[in-house]
Amino acid sequence: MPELPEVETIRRQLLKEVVGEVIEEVEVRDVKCFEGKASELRGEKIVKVSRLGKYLIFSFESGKGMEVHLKMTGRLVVDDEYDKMAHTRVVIKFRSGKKLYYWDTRKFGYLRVVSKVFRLLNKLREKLGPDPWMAKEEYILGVFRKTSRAVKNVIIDQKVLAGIGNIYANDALWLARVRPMREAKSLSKREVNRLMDAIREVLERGLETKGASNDTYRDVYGYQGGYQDEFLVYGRTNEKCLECGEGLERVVVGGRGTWFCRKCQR
DNA sequence: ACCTCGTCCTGGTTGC
DNA sequence: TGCAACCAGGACGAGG
Repeated sequence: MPELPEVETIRRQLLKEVVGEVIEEVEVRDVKCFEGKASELRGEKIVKVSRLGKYLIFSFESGKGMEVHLKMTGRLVVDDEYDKMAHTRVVIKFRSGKKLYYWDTRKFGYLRVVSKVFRLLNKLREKLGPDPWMAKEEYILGVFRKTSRAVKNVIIDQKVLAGIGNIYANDALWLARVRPMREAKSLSKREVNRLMDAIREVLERGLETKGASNDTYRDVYGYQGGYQDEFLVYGRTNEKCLECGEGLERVVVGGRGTWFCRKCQR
């Protein structure tokens, strides 16, 4: 489940690996994972790789672009082992001989060619909220004050804040000592600020450890991240709360697994 | 406005 | 042990 730290880790590695490369050919092995005409990318030079929330955006010299969303199990990898692996869905071959592989067991993710990258960026900026570091206090307080949705559903809503998924939402709520199912409007200003600080802290920790590989996440070199070894509550049903030692509970909020400590999170 | 549920898809885990 | 049912969830759309 690549979230902000995982996608940003991939982006930073892609800057080193593919910026400046010129595409020779794109081999689409599974049409479900590729939208648009692969042949349009022939001769295109990558000049930038950016990220908005969990989306990656490749910019080409011509002004064209490519949107990538990894969804649950997508990987972008430069390791040539992936050429012969099952579930490699798209192969981007560069003139230098280097190859970038899109691998995805479940095929939820995709690559999509667009003719104008600025239009794609504008569209995404319109539908996504700010990165948690960019969000102004007044903006977040305003959102929280107005809604009775469960606080966890608010922070994973990409229109409110971009980049947070289930893992970091659970851990941030524990760090802020806020129960995931609390109505957002019931949070005090102090609690909202504590939550925002906690969100930034767990995301930064995720970046430092190059992401969470509890499931299928891998970076551009095919390596696992390290955040799964320091989950605060995510996936830790009945394990001890790191603060008080009580057993953590699992419930479902918004259709997703949700872990919390009844004693520490109020 | 917001909630739940279904959809996409596969592989690992659980349960009988 | 064998196999089927279940579960994971990002984004989106339908229906309530």
